[in-house]
Amino acid sequence: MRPEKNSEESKQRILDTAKKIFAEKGYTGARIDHIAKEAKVNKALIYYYFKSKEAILDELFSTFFKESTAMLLNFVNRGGFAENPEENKRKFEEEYLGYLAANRDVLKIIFMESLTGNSQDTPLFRLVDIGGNIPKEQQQGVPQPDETDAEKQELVVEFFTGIIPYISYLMLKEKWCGHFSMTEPELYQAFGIAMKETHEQYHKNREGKNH
Amino acid sequence: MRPEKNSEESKQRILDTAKKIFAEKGYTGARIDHIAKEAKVNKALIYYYFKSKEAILDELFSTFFKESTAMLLNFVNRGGFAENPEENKRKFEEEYLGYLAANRDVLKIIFMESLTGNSQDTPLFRLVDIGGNIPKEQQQGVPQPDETDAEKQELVVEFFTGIIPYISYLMLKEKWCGHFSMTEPELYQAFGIAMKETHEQYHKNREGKNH
Amino acid sequence: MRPEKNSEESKQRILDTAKKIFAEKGYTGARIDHIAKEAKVNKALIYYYFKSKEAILDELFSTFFKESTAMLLNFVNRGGFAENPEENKRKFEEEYLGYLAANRDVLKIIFMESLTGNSQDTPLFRLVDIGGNIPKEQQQGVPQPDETDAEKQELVVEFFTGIIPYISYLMLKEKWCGHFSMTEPELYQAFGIAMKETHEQYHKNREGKNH
Amino acid sequence: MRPEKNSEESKQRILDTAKKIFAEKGYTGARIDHIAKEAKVNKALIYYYFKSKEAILDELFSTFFKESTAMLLNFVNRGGFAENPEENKRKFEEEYLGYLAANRDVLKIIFMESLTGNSQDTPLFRLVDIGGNIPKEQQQGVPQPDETDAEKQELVVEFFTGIIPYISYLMLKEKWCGHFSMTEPELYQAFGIAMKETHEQYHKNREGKNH
DNA sequence: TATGAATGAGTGTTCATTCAT
DNA sequence: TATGAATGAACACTCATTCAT
Repeated sequence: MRPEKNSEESKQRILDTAKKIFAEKGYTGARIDHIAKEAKVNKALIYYYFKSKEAILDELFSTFFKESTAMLLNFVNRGGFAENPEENKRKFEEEYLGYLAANRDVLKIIFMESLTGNSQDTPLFRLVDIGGNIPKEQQQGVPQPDETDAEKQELVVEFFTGIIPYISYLMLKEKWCGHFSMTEPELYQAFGIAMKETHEQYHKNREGKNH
Repeated sequence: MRPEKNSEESKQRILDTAKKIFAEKGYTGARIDHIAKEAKVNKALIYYYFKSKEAILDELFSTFFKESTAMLLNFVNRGGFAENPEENKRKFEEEYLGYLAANRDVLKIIFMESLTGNSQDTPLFRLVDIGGNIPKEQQQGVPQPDETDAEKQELVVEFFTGIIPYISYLMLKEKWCGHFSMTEPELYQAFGIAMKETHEQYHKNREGKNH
Repeated sequence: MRPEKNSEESKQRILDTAKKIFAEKGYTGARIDHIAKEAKVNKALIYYYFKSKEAILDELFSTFFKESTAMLLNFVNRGGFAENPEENKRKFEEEYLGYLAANRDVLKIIFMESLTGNSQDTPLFRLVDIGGNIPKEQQQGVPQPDETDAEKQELVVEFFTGIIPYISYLMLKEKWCGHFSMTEPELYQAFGIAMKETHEQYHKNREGKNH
Repeated sequence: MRPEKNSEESKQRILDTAKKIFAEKGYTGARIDHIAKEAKVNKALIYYYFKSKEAILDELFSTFFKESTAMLLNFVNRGGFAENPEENKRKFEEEYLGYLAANRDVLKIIFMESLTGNSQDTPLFRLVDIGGNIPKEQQQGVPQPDETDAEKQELVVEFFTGIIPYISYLMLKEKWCGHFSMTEPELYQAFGIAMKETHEQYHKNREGKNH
């Protein structure tokens, strides 16, 4: 078996290239021709693997959300924050935020698609359940319809002052550094401080109150 | 006899409709036909007023930034924070944030265009100079190349934990309310609390240190 | 007003060319590019006038059926067969069969589309009501659901031994003449005799019985 | 071990499926993918057995005409109408019309292909020699160039008022019954009467004259 | 100012066909 | 015999833009 032209490899190359180009130009702005060329496959081959342009997007999204959920579930099953919460939380965040960082292109696409009226749902909100309030007790990924006001408040804080800034940071860091003459490590540090002095402050205050 | 029809009015209607549709579908996703139809003008008339699709976008942006800047300059000229800073700051924020809220469609377009690689510059960053750190001494809108680290840090905080959450709130509020069963006033209040307990906390702490 | 590039003219040219090419290649086999080229219009112009390829077909059909029906109605209103039936019938047939002959391309398309499973309905059958049994008293174009067996029998005779042979003759005459070394007038005469000795015989016998 | 699979069976399945789908959608409208799927064979296997899409059509046609001719020749060899003509004729017609009925799909394809300008020849006319005037003396399938006018007239009658109605009946019977609320046996009987009172009338009259 | 008509260059998608195994 | 992967050439349809009036 020569590793020359492999089936799954082609499909993956299409998926990877599409991810990159969707992130660069937006879903609407991305061109199948361009994806084919950059992935070094025949344009028709894309339609051999995917029903349509949108089907590529769907697969990108579903893979991302599947992995995200799996990651979280795996963590919860490993014990969650039951014991050694401090340590575990840092470990999880490291893992999860790292995963998000590695998937900034998908996040960018998700963000853009959430802004346009094209998609019915707002895929961005699906992140709330995963990254937002970490499970107290094995909560479902689906938004509880009967959440208390306090829980709603927490969702809002988590999303708008935690998730959104982080994703924005991931999406814009290169452009920021180019524009404001900073190196990526510098920005990384500055952003870390920013979060510590704003969003994390909120968590600390909450903990204080709860004790 | 007057020149037949409503000359300037047509142009404005085109601009308004384009703004709305660009915000809905994204610049790439928006169609000139669609804009013409919704603005109730002939498609060719759009090309009488604007050189190209991109020229509409440009005018939208430049108008927005001109107004933003004018607003700020006007405020500075009125005395800025020199006296009665507390009061003045609230007044300014009220005004300025109100202006942003009224222009959420343009903000949405700016945000989207800042994410795609299409535009050379990142129009979103131009907001930093206006809304971020209010002028110490009549600073230019252009990023100072020799800003100190402390200033850079402040920019980062202001942008990622102040501007970005606010704009995101403006862009997503309807979808959020639809998805999480909240009313807009509820979300407005929750978001206000969120900002108070995170971003504003940072300002309070800074003030404390500076005294 | 120069007669150069006229709106309605272009549309008509598209329609005429499409009719010709649909008849030659079949609806599926016809190519929009080909139609555009032969009609000497830009391909996009076709979509300026017609929503889709199918819309062209629809207009072709509806025009034909509208005209057919109008012709019949007009004839009925002019007195039908009330007086001087012999004479009137010949006049009508001359007119109507002439109209069909002039529209052999549409008939060909109708026939082909009636054979493929593509179209839900069978446009060919719509001819039955018009050309088949000529109105006794202002009958509706729609097939009566409660027709007697005798009427059904008549429909069958009219369609399969009257309409079908005539349409087939119209559709195949050139090919027949080329293949069997006949001139068109020769075939015309032979076909006339054929109909006289078969289909018309039936009518004569019926008349005889009814008296 | 046998050569793996059902070799000839696959080919036949392809042929049968192609016949069905060509008849349903027309040759141009039929898709190789569709045929492959419905025949439950790999698309490439079709190209193992057939040089091209058209080659399938060719095989379908040539098989049909070979069988038709064989049937006729066989009949002639068995004595033709020499003795007991009445009886023999009925037997032959029963057999032959039955064969046509069993091959209505091929007939449909032949009809459609005869209408489009795609095929050079008009396969439909090849039926004339077989089903039309039964051989006086072992005539060739090719049209005699020096046929008398009387013979030409007979061909015309036979084709346009005999073959065409019968084939049309075969092609349209389901649709007719669906549209005009008749059962197939009802239509069968009505069509039989129609032919008796038109086409067969012609033969009777001819016989009368010849005696 | 305003418009109906027209167009070149795409744009996602499909098709018959071939290749490598 | 059989197949999954791959491809060039269409294919219907769209888009921003221009022209003539």
